[in-house]
Amino acid sequence: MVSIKDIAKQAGMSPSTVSRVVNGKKYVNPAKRDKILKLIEETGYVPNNAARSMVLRRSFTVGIVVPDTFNMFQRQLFSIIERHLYSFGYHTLFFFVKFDGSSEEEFLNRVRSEKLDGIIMLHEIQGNRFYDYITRTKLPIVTATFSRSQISSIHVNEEQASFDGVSHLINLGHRKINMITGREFSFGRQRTEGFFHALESMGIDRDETRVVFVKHYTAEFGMYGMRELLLRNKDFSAIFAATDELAIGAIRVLRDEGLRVPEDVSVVGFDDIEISDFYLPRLTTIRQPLDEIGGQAALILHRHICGANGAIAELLLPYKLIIRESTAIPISGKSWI
Amino acid sequence: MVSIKDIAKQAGMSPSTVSRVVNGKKYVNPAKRDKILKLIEETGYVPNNAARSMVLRRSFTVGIVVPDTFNMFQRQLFSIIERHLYSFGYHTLFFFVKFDGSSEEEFLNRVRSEKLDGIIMLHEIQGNRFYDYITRTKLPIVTATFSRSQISSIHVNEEQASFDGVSHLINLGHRKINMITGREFSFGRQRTEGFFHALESMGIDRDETRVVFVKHYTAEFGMYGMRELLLRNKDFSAIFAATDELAIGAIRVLRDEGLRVPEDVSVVGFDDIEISDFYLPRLTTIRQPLDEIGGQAALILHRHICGANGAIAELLLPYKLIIRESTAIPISGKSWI
DNA sequence: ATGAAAGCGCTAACAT
DNA sequence: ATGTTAGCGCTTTCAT
Repeated sequence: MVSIKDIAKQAGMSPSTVSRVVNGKKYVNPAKRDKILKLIEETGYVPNNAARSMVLRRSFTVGIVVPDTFNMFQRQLFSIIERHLYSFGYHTLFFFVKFDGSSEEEFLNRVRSEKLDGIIMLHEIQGNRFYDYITRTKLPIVTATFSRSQISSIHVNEEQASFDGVSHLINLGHRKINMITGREFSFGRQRTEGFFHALESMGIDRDETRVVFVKHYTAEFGMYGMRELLLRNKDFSAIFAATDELAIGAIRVLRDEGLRVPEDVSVVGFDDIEISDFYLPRLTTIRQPLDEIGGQAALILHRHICGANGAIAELLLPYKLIIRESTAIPISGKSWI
Repeated sequence: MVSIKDIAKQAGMSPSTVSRVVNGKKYVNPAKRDKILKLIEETGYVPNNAARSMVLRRSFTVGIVVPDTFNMFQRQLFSIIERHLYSFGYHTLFFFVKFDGSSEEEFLNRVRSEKLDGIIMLHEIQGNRFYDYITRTKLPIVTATFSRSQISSIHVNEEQASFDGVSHLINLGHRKINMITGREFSFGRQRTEGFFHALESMGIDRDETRVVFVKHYTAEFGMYGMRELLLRNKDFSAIFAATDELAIGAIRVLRDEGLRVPEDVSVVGFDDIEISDFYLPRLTTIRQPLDEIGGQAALILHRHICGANGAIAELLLPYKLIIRESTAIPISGKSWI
């Protein structure tokens, strides 16, 4: 393995000079610079990151914390973040965590041993130990898709977005709307609130029996949720799902029961994951600005790491209601139940 | 940041002893060991990875090479591999690469500067420079979902699997079968061959006009492929798609054209990605053993890294035809064209 | 069983 | 503008 000393020796100069060239520092004689550059080219010299990390006391690595049950939206998001981070010169270490308490400790240890430059959280964690650690060490951090006080965050107004999604159903003429959602993350709770508020704005009382809470935001659990809703035997003409995956599972069950979407039941999802535009029917949903979220998360974290503009930022990004095929005017008079 | 010296000082011992304890080496007085362990616990000491990497000349990091256009199957796969690698004590660095030549150089540089312990390839790369480098440095490597001589690999028999998928259609009574596939990776070419062979085994001549090649294996390109097939104006009763995503895009177009699946056209996919069981109709497909592939890739790489059982292995894993709703007996006499 | 000492590859302060 | 030097935190001979 060729090291900086080898280059220095071959060039007849000191390692410092080579270091300066490698790091693009000033104060280097152009002729010498060229010679060194040529040597680097020839030998295929690449600086050893571990050594740099040690002396610089930073790792050029950012951790991304993802729930180990990540859904498709998160999966798309973290790939995007990875790329943006890379464009800023960072490596990305993924922390797939489940927070059943015991793994929090393990997670903390991993974070500490890595000497991370910063962290992007896509996953809300419960305990305070982690956040205490962050505060104590002043480790740069940003949260994406949710917010937390004292920490920079990038997200959409979940409740408002949800409100708009439900309003779309209401404007179509739907009044009996059920929801499939979850309690686990704050986005789930916020989307649920938006749902109720939209209904309330139409003078429709809050009816908890129209909402089913499931454990995960996946298609599988969307099926469970839909079955439960069907079991409750309440008349309804529309479903609002807290995520597209939930919506897909719900539609799956609806179809299995012989109900057509949107003819018999309208369905609105949330996130606008890749598949939503290809599903049958194409899913009406609320789009989160994926690229923007990823790009801003990386950018803001980078700023924090550089110390420039270190102010805590809360970035509220615009969402967009995407109307496709899964919603329609309810067939009045038709009661399928 | 508490270092090994701090622990040593507080314990009244030398760093060497602490190091021995941390690394579980023998020849340490149990009493001293306990004392050190307690101190580590109290101070929250965690070894600095960069320092270890430097002296050990390894990084405890494995690179996973993924095409930057990764599809859902690959996305599922690399998450799984990440977890398995972690269970062996490795970090994972993702290399999202596109191989338009120039990025090969950059990729190589990244690999070199990382001092990776090993590499798992989910992406076939063309040039030889990379493989030359691997051979020269004896960097442990395994490929997953494809094979290459002189390198351990884990994959299924793509051609045979494809043969079975098409045979399923043939057994149902289909004779006019079109295919949507791609040329970019060998799995695409192998699946195409399996398609032709199944047909040939029934005495059906190889008809290239029944096959459309698209650029990427995504739903979007499945739509393009299907439209092209429709344009060719050939009678057909079934579609074999080289990936589930392609199949989903194809079904999307079929439905948009008023064709029902499976009543008018049967469709078979490949991979069995998450969504396939929730699609409308549920997709008949060939399942790749995702967990097994991921687990074995990590395990075999780990063995190579440890130097134990360093023999090159080619692991052929079983696939499984999953018959769901997208395939049916063709409606004889009915010609929709 | 334990400690002293050297050194991994690099950067930065300091000296020139 | 360039070289010398110290040191980042750790592991590992080599002594004892």
